[in-house]
This record gives sequence, C-alpha cells and structure tokens, in this order.
Amino acid sequence: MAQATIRDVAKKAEVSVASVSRALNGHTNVRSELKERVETAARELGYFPHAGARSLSMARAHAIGVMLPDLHGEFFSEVVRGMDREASGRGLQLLLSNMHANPDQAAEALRTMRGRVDGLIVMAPDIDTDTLLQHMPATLPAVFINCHGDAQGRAELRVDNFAAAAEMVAHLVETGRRNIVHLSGSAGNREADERERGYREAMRKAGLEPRVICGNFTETGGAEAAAAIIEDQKPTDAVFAANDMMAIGAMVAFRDAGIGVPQQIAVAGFDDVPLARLISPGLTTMRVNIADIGARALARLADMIDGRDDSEVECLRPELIVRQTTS
Amino acid sequence: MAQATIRDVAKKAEVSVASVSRALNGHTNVRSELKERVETAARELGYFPHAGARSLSMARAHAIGVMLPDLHGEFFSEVVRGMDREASGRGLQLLLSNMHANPDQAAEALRTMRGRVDGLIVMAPDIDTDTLLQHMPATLPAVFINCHGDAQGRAELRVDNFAAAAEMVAHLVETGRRNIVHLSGSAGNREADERERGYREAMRKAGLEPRVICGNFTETGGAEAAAAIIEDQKPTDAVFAANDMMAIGAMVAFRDAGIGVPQQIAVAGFDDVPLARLISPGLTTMRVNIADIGARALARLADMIDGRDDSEVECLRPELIVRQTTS
DNA sequence: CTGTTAGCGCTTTCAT
DNA sequence: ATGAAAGCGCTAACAG
Repeated sequence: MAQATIRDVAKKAEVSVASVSRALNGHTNVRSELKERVETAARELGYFPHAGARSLSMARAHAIGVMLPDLHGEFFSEVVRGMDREASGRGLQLLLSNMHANPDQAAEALRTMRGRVDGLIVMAPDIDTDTLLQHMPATLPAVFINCHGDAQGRAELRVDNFAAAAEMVAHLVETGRRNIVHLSGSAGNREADERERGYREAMRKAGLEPRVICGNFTETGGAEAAAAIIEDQKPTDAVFAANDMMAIGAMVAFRDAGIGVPQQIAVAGFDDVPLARLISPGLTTMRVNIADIGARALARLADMIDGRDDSEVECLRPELIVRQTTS
Repeated sequence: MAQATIRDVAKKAEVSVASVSRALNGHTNVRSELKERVETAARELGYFPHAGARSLSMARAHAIGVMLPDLHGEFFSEVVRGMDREASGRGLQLLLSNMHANPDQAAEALRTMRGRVDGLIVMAPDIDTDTLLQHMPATLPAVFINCHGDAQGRAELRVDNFAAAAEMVAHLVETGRRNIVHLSGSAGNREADERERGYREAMRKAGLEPRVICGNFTETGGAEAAAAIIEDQKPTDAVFAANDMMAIGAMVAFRDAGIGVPQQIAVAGFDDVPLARLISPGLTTMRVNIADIGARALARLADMIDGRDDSEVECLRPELIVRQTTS
C-alpha cells in the first residue's frame, strides 16, 4: 500500500481534510477531541505529511540551494557547517549541488533548483557569473560567494584578500623584517592577484622594495621558491606566501638548508589550514574563517527571503594568526 | 512580477499547457514549429520549470535525503563527496540534514524529508535506530550507515570496526609494542564501542593487559589523554586512538613534551583522514575509505528506488596503513 | 469550530 | 499532433 495521504487520515478520523491540516499544524481553532481523533488516525496509518505538496501549496520550500565547486577537505565541510549552523535554527534545509567546474552541469543544476528552494547560495570561482545568472530565475534570492565577474547587483560575499595581505606585511614590518619576498599564487587567479596587490601596496607604504616570486599554490612551488631565494643570495628576512601550502613547502626547504625559521627568515602563509598549527614551528598566517563565510551567506539569504532587500558586496576580513615570534 | 509559470508560456505561445510540457521535455510528438514557438516564449519570459510541482506530479523528487551527525572536518566532506560522485551521474540531488545528536531534532528532520526525497541515507551513530524508524514512512527506501540498534530488515552498511581495531593492535604487538593504551571515542557511540571491543579482544589474545583512557574523538581530547599518560608515568610504548584526530592531538602533545614518536611511543589512529599522511611523522592508521561508504550507500539506495529489493547488511573492512616504522 | 472548494504548477490520460 | 481536464497532496479562503 502506498503512503497514506491527508485524505486517508480524514476518512479514518471522519473529518474533513481541512480539519486534519489544521489539527496537525497546531492551529488553535480545533476542538481538542477532534484533534485527538486526527492524531490517532494519523499515527495508526503511519501518516507523514508530504513536504513537497506542502511547499507547493504554501509557495515556500524551506530549503536553500547550495552550489559549491569541487571543494576539498576542510574547506568544503567548514563552509557547509557554517551554513548549517544558521539554517537549522531557521528550519531550513540545504539542497546541495557540487558542480565540477563544468558550466553546463552547473547550469543544469541551477535550473533544477527552481521550485525546490527559496533561495540560492552560489560559489563558483571558475564560472563566469553572467553564465550563472542566465540559468537562474531573476526573482530567486541569491548570494554569491567569491564570484568571478559582475554579479549585476546581486548580493555578494567575498574575502578581503587585499587588506589581509597588507595586514600581514605590516605585521612582518612591525616585527623588524625589511626584506620581505612575496610568493604569489597561480597567475590569473583572482584571490592570488588580490593578495599580491595587498603585498605591493603595504610594501610601498612601508617604503620597502617589493620582490615577487611567481608560485602556484603548491607545496612544491614553495620549496622551489625557497631554493631560488637561497641561490639568489639577496638579503631576505621574510617570505610571505600567498597560501599556507607554499609557505610550508618553503619552510621545510629552508629548514633542510640549515636556515633558521623564523630566526633568519620568517615564513608566513595565508588560509590557516589545519596543518599550519600542527607543523613546527607553527606558521604565521591569515585565518580565513570558512565557517563564518557559510554562516554569513545563509543569514543574508534568509533575510532576503523574508523580504529584506540586499545587494551589498560584503567583505570578510581574515584574521592575523601569529605563530612565529622572534623573541 | 512573479515567476512565469507554464500557463504564461502557453498563453504567449498560443498553445495548450500540455504542449508546452511536451515541447520542453523533449517528447517526440510535437511539431517542430510549435516546439520552437514554445521555446522562444519560454526564453522571453525567463521561464524555468518549477521542480517542486514537477516532482509532485511525477511522484519522484530526484533527490536523496542525507542525515548525518555533526561530523567534523574531513570525514564529513569525504562521505558527502562519495555520495555526490554517485548522485550526480544519476541526476539526483542531495538534501542535507545535520542532526546534532539530538533525537528530537533528528526526528523532525526525518519527517520533513517525506515528500521531498525519493530515499534516505541515515547515519546516526548516537541515536537508536528504533527511534529513527518511528519517524520515517515505512515505505520510504533507506540505507542505514553504522546504525545503532536493530535496523529491522532495512538495508545497512557498516564498517567492521571490531576486526579493524583488532588488526591494528595485532600490528602494534607484532612490531614489538607491549604497553598499548587505547584512547576510546565518545561514550555511547557505537563505532567507539566496537573499536574498543576490538582492542580489548586483541589485547586479550596477545596476553596483554588492556588500558583504556576515555576520549571524545577530538584533537583536544587526544592532547589531554597524552598529558595524562605522561603524568601517569606507567610504562607506555604505544597509543591506539579510536580516531585520527585524537591520535594527532596526542602525537603533537607527545612531541611538545619531548617524547619521541614513534621511537618511545608509537601512535596509531583510525580513519586515515588526509591529514594523517601530511603530518610528520606520518600516522599509522586504519583506512576507512570514507568516500566509498558514501558512494556505496548512494548506489544501493538508487537501486532500491528503482525497485530492487535490498535488506542486506554490508560490511566494509578498513585497511591497515603503516606509516610509523621503528627501524 | 468545521466542511466545501479552489488553487499551487506541473504531467498525463483521454479525446479529437 | 494537439487540447481539455483530471489529478499529485496539501493549504487557505470562504461559508456556515
């Protein structure tokens, strides 16, 4: 036998479907005797309301669509955890869609969200925002995280890579470093560019000469850069890598070459991956609070769904984590 | 203006809604001239089909409900990644629900899944399966992962924690360890219990005295346990933690205390989270292929939804990964 | 307080 | 090949 419907319950309790609906949804205008009869009938039939039908009728899905790229490890779980933190309190569920950097797949996923969710959180650093917007209803509330391109007035959330990188440089300068080399991230990557820009700006402000070595966000790249620095022989007392993995690669390479970290060369990264505090010496880095990004995105989206307009571009500021001290 | 509906498209294209439905869903019995008219109208109106209405009408949601406990980090992302791997190819989306070890919340989450998903994957090590079953439609296909209690003939997937833990202990004994302490997981957690049972059994078999410190699956817990071991001064040459994060916490604590790992104390974990091989020294552990669990659960569920019966209890056996050698 | 009825937006017979 | 109409399971006026 198929699942019991509200009509089956109504028949069994000898009332109308409207009364069943009222009774089960805790409306006050139902005699308690009737309410009890309905509850008994529902229990006996193993009845569960059909959330799909419910949301069609109420024009409210109580779900948020979440589009994420093929994220690895911590990052993925943290961002989802942050969303969940805000969602569960609001009675919202998360409909997940990983899009594997494939625009067609992403478009398809976006389309199938319509009518199942009340809003969308989209994180698609590799896909042009324009393309995405073409595949989602214009009236569907949405928040874009670190998007690529013009969000056309949609709500946005991004990480303030520029300011954060500048803050790191300022910190290094403050602790007496002068010859600070920047290991940049992959060319063309938006985050990498912003971090480099922050570095250059802060160096300029401090009256120091910038020196940039091109990297690629990998541990190996960090090691190679370290080798180049050693080879080069130019005076260097700090390396600021565009992410932690490069920083770690460089740090290990320096250590292997007998260079004291941080005594001779301080090494700083960006992200605060878990490994950053587990390695020794700890890595000074900028903590991007990933869970907060998810939480914030969801909170804003929930507000939009409740009718509050929002087309702001909000910037989350990473936090400086000092783990290398030259005492 | 609200979102365009199929009726708006029909009106604009001057055809019936039935034709619009047929045209847009690629049915063959539509004149191409008409089909084109419909597509144009849809485009001009910015029409996107309402997936919710669609699934009500077709009695098929093309979504899977996923109930997970409040998993930390890697584990969470890996299991979801595995599910996604199988789901996206089948055109299924994942509706996520984290239940925070709270049975009431879990029950509520389960109820709201009815009518939005075609099946359920439930992983709730802390909650009695009986309770869970009471809150889900009897006819809804479901796969239980590592559930706690009698699944009453429902499809099950579990990890052979008992045998795996025993294998780890045997390995430690084989490499000369004798005073092996077990850091247990959260009390009442089924996996934790099974791993402890495997430990005790293997110790008994080896004629060794078991020693268990209660943990909680967290890195901090591991660190605290290590402190207790150091404090305690009882001879200890190996620590087998019920999961990797505790093992890592303990390892770092030992290192900070100047204790050689693995020379003085070998540390072993369970799970093989990605971090386990990045940390130094590497962590000897039991590899639970987490992504595979998710993938397997989803594959079985998809089969059930397609009508294939399944009430099997499938056991996945973790694999020993040796990274610490005492040479 | 309770029942009747008209949708929510779509698919799918059943006619034509 | 196309249209009219009857649902899918529920909620929400609108009457009484």
